[in-house]
This record gives sequence, structure tokens and C-alpha cells, in this order.
Amino acid sequence: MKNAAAAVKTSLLNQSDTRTIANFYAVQLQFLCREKKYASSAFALVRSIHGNMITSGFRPRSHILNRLIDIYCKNSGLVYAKHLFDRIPQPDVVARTTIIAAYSASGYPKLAREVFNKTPLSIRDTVCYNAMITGYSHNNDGHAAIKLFLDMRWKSFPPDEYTYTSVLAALALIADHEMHCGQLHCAVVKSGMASVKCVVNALISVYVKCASSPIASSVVLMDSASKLFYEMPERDDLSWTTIITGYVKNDDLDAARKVFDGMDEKLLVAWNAMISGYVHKGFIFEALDMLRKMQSAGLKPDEFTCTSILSACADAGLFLLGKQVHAYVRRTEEEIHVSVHNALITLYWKCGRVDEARKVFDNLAFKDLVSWNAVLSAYVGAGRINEAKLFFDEMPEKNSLAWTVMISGFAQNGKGEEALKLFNQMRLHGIELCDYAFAGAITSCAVLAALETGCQLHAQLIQRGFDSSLSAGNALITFYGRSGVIEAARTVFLTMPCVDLVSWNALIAALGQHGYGAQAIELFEQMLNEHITPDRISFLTVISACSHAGLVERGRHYFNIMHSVYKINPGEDHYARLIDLLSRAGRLLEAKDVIQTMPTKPGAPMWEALLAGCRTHRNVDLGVEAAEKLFELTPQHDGTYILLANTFAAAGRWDDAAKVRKLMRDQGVKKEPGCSWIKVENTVHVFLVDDTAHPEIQAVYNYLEELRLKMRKMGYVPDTQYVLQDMEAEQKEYAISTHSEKLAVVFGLLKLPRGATIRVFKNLRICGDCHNAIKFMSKVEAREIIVRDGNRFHHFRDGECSCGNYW
DNA sequence: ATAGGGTTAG
Repeated sequence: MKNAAAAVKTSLLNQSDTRTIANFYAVQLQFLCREKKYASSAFALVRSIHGNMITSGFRPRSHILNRLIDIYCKNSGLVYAKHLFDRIPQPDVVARTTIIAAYSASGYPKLAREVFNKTPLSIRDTVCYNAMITGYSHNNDGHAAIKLFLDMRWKSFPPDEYTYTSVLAALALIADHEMHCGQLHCAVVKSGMASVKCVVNALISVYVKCASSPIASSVVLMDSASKLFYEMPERDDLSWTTIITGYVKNDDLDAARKVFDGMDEKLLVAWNAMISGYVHKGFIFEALDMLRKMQSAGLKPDEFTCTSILSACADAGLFLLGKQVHAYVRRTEEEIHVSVHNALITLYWKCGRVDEARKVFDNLAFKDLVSWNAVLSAYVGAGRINEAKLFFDEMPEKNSLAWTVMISGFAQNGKGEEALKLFNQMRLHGIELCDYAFAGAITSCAVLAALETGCQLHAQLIQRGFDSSLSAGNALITFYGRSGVIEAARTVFLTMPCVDLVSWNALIAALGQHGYGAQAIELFEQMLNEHITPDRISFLTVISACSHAGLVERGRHYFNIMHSVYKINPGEDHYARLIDLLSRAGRLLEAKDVIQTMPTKPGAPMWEALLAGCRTHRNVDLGVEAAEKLFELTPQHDGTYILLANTFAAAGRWDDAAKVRKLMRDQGVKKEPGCSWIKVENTVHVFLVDDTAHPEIQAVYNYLEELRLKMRKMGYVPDTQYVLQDMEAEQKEYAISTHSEKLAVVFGLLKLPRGATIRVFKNLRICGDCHNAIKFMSKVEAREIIVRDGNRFHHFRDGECSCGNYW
């Protein structure tokens, strides 16, 4: 680029002879044409040359004009190119072809098509058809490309090797079966093009493309591809790199490496393909090793190499190495490519330096969509959701990825309603919905437990053919799990064409939340048998599953092998789950022992787990100890006061319970009011304790009274230990009879059709008496009742609960 | 003037 700039400058200075001005311009533009790289200075240069033409009154003839248009197109000056083109009274076929290619490459297939259609048949040629066929391919419209190919043959324009290459690329967009590959192969042989190198290259890349389809047999197809490759009479650079990248894309790095090692003169492109392959697989060490070898071979890392390495550093947290790459690219004479800057932004925020990432962005002379999206992800990744929204609103152009990041950002930060609102706006704006966007929206439904909305989205997903999407499938598993439909979660998992670690983790978590500990463990073991390596999330979920099901030894076992076998250091969250596991089971001293011996200072979640165990197992002394720690760590947290007061009340120490309540008042801490809700005919009905606000509350109380008589006959005894204040026995019984979860369930019994499952949600943990009462209700009414409390799911059926009275 | 390989945002 710098050479081109110098050449342009000298020729601008020397233009004294008006007769040769045209030649000067031609020379200048030729220099720019050779620069294939996308650089911000190239745009400035075209502007200055163009400006010079205008001020000097030079009227360019068509070949110079065409070249000017071409350079504008290639250097982010599409608007200027369009302006120039539109003012040509009768553009020749070269100008038309240039602008068709540019419109297609910039994602304006409609404009390209318009120019093509207005091109008279008399001036059309094969090149012009080729450009339009490629244009369709670039915009993912394989069918239109093939239709145009047929049209071209019908009108007797002779296809050339460019045509075949383009048509094969178009077919690769549509073909996803092994059958199609064979047919294409035959067609190429019949066309007599089977000996043309670039056509065979294109055919190989069709095989590669088909091999990565989830329903194809990748090994067989890659074998065919490699056979084609080895049987070629002579291979060019592209042949080598196509087969190498083919193996890389199909996750067979060993095969790729074998071909790569067989290359006499290893191209930079091939090195880059290997490096990015290793990075994607998480083999950071191998990637860095390749980088070293490449440099020993005398090749300099270019922007592709640097972006891959930077991305590896970002994922592995190798901040210092990343900084070294940054220093390296700064030392080189070349202008830093925007993609390197983008990878740097990602490096900074993934290493926890969000503000520095923003600074890199602010200092960029040239930003593209990816730069904006990288910063947006930075805010979302750091949970700075408000800043993310402000930034999102500022974005000059938003593609579907930006919308998706924002939607899932809201969802992941518990803002389900905002997320769904944004998803609807995305629809209204006519932005193409991809599977990731659906995944974000479905995650919001999981947050909101919006069963109907989520089901509708699932249906639309199938309609659009996204049902094989990994991200959407994973979101669905979590959604169905959190909405209480565990069977559907399992079905999604089983019908997904391919699953990843996230899918396994999601289903294990869902089973755990529903209390199916044995099944969760079985699934986890099955995953290990399939040689899938668990991550820290897997252990978090499987230990919780053990905790919910009371499988203490199992849980301990998993905690132990996490480090001894899988070399994962347990984090605070893992310790919290372990303590929860022990405390729930009443092994309070062991739990306390873990707290005292853990390597870091125990935080609030550990003490809270212990305190909850003390409340359940009525250990007042230890409970007080845990509560005191919590008062220091999180003095404003209401749960501590409630649990401690509960612990005293359960032991009959009403005075102490009262003291805790007073302390809570004095500290200005408010109890989060318990509320339960149920959806009936598209309306969400919310109930508070002792509710008087709901319009049909009287009917609910009446029916509850009726039920209580029946339940008593079957042996139900109200358990008044869950009342916090001391009062007369009768009052106590009344106090617990009006808990919100009971009211919501009874409302469901009254309103929902016979046989329909009742799904109630509660913000806090379900109360012990309610748990018992709902068991009786499920028997008396012969109904399946599902309650999701703040913690997990309870499936009540025929007088029993799936949690086995253990929660 | 048209095809074809390697990079970055989820």
C-alpha cells in the first residue's frame, strides 16, 4: 500500500502534459487495482485521484471510469461507485459486470439483479452471466444461480471454466446429501470439464462442503475428495489448500496435517489453515508450535495468522502473549488490518479489560460491523447490560448477529421481557432470523417460564428448518427443563442430529432440577462412556443433581474426581454445591469441616448452604454461627434473617425468633414477599400470602376449605412449625393455610380443565406444610401438579412428590 | 470485468 501511495504522489506531481493526463490516471488506478488488501488509506487515495479529475476538468473515458468504479467497489466506496455508474448514459458490459459483482459482494442482490436485467441481450456476454451467477451464490441463493445457468445455456452463451466453477459453488449451497455429490461428479465428467484444474478444485470443495453436513457421512465424502485430489494430473496451490482446509473443517486435523506435511512449498494460506484449525479445537500449544515452525521456514505472520493467534490468546487467557502479538503487528510496516483490531478488542475484554477494549475501538480509524459487535459482546460478556443497550442503540448498522447478542444478553442477565421485546422488534424490522436469534428468544422463555411462547417458537423453528441447530436445540433443552416439561427436554436432546457438551450439561441440569438424580447420574456416566470430557459446568450440574436427590456419596465422588482425574480446580461454586449436598443430608459437621479447610476464604453461598441445612435439621448452635458470618458478609440479605428465625421457631425458641425479626426490622431489611403464579387462558394470575386482591379469591378460599376437610380425612395434619411467630394453634393453622402456593394450586384446580396438569411457579422455596398439603391435593383431586420454587421442580402425583421429600 | 483457499463478533 505504501508503494502505491508513493507512486500516486509522484505521478500527481508530474502531471504537466495534458495529453498524457489520461495515462497518468490510468497508471495511478492500476497501482491501486493491484492492491487487493482492504485498507482505509486506499479509499482516501481513490477519493483524491477522483477529486483531482474533477477539479482539473478531466472527463474520463469508459475504461478509466470502469476502473474507478471497480476501485471504489473494492475499497468500501460502494456509494460513490453507484453514483458514478448511475450517471453513465449507456454503460458498457464491463461497467455493468463490475457493478453487478460489487452489489452482490456487498449484500445487495436486488440491485445487482436489476442491473443485470436491464442489460440488453445484444451486449451480454459469458463474463456478465458468470458475475451474476456468482452474485446469487454469494447471497446464498443457489437455486437462482442454477436457474440463470440454465437460462444462459438456453440463450446459447457458451459456459467457460469460470461458469462451471461458479455453478458448482452454487450447487454446494443446495446439496447436502451424498447422492448429490455423485451426480455432480458425473455431470462434470460429462461436460468434458473433468480435466480442468479449477473445475476439479470446485468439485473437491463441494465434497468438502457436503462432508460437513450433519446428516452426511463425513469420512466417506472426505475420502472421495482426497481421491479426486490425488488423481489430479497436476495440482495447483488451491487444490492443496482446499483439501487441507476440508479436513480442518471436518475436524480431522491429523489428516489435514498429513497432507500439509506432504506439501513441498508450504503456502502461507496452508499454514494459516492449520493454525486456525488448532485454535478452534483448543489446541493452543500446537497452534503456537506451528507459528514457530512457520517463522523458521522464513514466512511472516500476516493478518490471518495474527487474528487466529489473538483469538487463541483470548480464549486461553494468555494476555501477555496477546500483547506481544499486538506489539509485533505494530512493528510491521503494514497498516494493521481491521480484523486484527477486532481480534484485539476480543482479547482485551475476554481478559477482563472491557474499558481497554472500548479504548481500542474508539481509536480505530476504520471500523466494520465486526468491530461494533465485538464491543457489544464485551459489554454483554461483562454483564454490563445497560451500557450494552446504550451501545446497541448507537450502532449505525445492526446485522442479525448484533440483535442476537443483545437478545441473549438480556436473557442471560435475567431480563426475559426485554429480550422478548427486542426479538419482536427484530421481526418487525424485517431482519432475517437465524437460529441463534431463536436460541436467544427461547432462553428468555426459559427465564420467564413462558411455556406457550416457547412452544410457539419451537414450532416456528421447525417450520424454518432450524430444528437441527445446535444452539437452538440447547436452548430448547434448558427451556423445557425450566418450564417443567422434562419429557420434552429429553425428546429434544434425543432428536438433535448432533449434540455437544452444552447439550449434555443442559439435560443433566434439567434432570437434576426435577429431582431425577439417578437419571442425571446415568446420563453423566453415559457421557463419560462416550469419551466426552466434562467441563466445570458438567460437575456443577451433576453435583447439584446428587444434592437434590440426596445422593451424598456419589456427589462427593464427583467432587473428588473433578480434580484428581479431570484436572479441573474446584471453584467457589463447586464448594457451595458440595456444602449444600452435605448440609441437606444433615451431615452438618462434615459440611463445616469443608468450609474450614477449603483453599479460599468461604463466601456467602457456603454459609448460606450450611444455614439452610441447620434449619432443616434443627441445629440451632451451628445455625447461629453460620448466620453471624452471613450478617458480616451480606448484612442486607433477607434470606439469612428468615432462615435463622425459622431455625429458632422450629426449635420452639419463639423469643429468639422474635429477636431476629426485630433485628431485621432495625437493619431496614425487607423480606422479599412470597408470591406464586399460574397461567390460565393466557393470563398470569399472581397470589400473595393471605391474598385479598385477586377478584376470585373468595371462591379459592371456599374450595380450599372444602379440600381441607377431605385431606384431613386422608390423614393430612397441618405442620405449624413453619410459622415464624408464636400464636394460638388455630391461628397458626390459618396462617399457613393461606400461603400463596396453596392459593395458586387451588385456583388451578378450579379453573383448568379436568386432567390438565397444574403448573405453579413460586419465587421462594416452597414451604414444608404446603409441600405436604399439595401431595394430598394431588391424591384427592387425582391431578398432576408441578410446582417450580426458587430452587427446583416438584412433581406431585398420587400423593407423592418427585423430590422424595428432600429439597 | 467474472471463479476458487486462510481471520475477527455469538
